[in-house]
Amino acid sequence: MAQAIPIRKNSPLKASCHQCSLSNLCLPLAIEENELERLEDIVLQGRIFNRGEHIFDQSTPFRSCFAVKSGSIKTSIITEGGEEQVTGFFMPGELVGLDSMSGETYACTAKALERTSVCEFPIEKLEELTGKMPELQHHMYHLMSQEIQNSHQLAMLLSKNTAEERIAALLLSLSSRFQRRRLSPTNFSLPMARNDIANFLGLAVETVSRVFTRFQNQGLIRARGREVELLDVEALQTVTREFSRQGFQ
Amino acid sequence: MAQAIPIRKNSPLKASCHQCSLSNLCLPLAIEENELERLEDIVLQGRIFNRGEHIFDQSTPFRSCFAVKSGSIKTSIITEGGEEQVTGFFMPGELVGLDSMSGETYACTAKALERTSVCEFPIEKLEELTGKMPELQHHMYHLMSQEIQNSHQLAMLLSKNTAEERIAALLLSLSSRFQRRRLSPTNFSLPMARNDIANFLGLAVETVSRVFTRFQNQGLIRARGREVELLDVEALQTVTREFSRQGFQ
DNA sequence: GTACGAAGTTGATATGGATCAATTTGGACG
DNA sequence: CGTCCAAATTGATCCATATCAACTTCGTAC
Repeated sequence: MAQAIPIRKNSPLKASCHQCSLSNLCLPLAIEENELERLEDIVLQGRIFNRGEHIFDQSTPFRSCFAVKSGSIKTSIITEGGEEQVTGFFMPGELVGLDSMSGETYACTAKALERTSVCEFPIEKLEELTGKMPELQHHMYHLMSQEIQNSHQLAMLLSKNTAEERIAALLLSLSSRFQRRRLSPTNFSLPMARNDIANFLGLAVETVSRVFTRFQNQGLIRARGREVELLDVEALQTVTREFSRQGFQ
Repeated sequence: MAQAIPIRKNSPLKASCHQCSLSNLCLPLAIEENELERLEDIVLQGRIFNRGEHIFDQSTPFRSCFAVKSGSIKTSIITEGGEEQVTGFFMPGELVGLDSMSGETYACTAKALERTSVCEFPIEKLEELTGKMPELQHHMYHLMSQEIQNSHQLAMLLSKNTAEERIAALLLSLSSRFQRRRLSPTNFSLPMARNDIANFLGLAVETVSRVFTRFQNQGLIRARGREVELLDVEALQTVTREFSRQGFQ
């Protein structure tokens, strides 16, 4: 079966960050063009995960950080009681696993929300490389610090804001992240289920659903299933008024 | 006035991490004895802040991270609306400012909760040093990663746990941090006001107050003002049952 | 010691969102 | 193309905690 699909036989497995469209978002961002190959030397590029597959599992040995190349990832912690807490959503260009660099094992589980391609950075090699490349080290600090801030913003959202404010903030966060990738900031498809949104934002699914319809009735958004259109970004920003305007990721 | 207090005139201002009792908690933890002086070369030791004084202010130029030597620090974010969100409490041996390494300015304000002494690590020198010392770099990654995890734990606490569970978790967190310093884990003085606890945990002050008295009536703690005695640690741990047992900091 | 403002406690009431329950929609698969 | 199960929506009720209000305690200054 199958017509002959051109397979790049003997194609070098060596990564090509040079050609990656995300090089201005990902780790290469910090590196001079001529040093890029040092990063390419350590990265394992292009592993594919289908929807629902785990990139790594909480409590298994920590080996690598992963950059999302395409698709999207959800990270979550499972408590002893078996409860899940979604800790983040990761889009192309973003680095997953930074919260695991303090132990021998992964601190959370990372799951592909759709068919997802990732680049793997073995942590030992990455650390070795950042030791030699001050800019790359600086960028790692930057990313980790950013993640701390994001998490603080989330904590703030959870402790001080209403359901509407939380959801508006999430929509705006996604919007700006799509925009960074030069995709439409007002017309996109949510990679995650309502359930994940609810869990992430500390709400019940029913509440998320109700807020979506309320926003829709107010003409702020148009939503059918996972397809979302932001009709009034200004108004959404106003909803988050009491809250730090810049969103949380 | 004053009998002659022996002042170490001409005492070198150079720090002595060697002699610091916190060297097993602080950055020196990662370093071989014989390399310690490289850290001592860059640290500015022993700056004192009185209760209420700011170690640094949100939005001012980011220059340094600070290790708490004695006393304690509260970090908080001020939103545009002027609302405060407490993002953390820092005790001796802990490093403040890691959330600011992604920008030109401090991401939060750090305030001394009591008379507090800190060691200052100018960020440029620190980055330069971690570039040369793999163990120190690894330790920085470790600390930052830890802070991400802490923040995730806090987010979880805020989104999934009751007032009682949150407060029990905070008390146990403080307890274990006192224990690390070889102080009593059951008998200590809270460095922060009820207000700060409430803000940090996303509760109203009144709720914090009520839970304290409830815990007291149940014989779990004895509290008078800021003096706290944990009478039944087991029971407190049970209160946090549904929640990650290890606390959040 | 006394005065005064800040911090903490206690009580009464209101409410946003959880929970429970029922229904509808949607997507995967035979 | 219908079947089946998961996801999403909608409605009704309940509850933990916020809010409002009054009072007490504490710490500091005079």
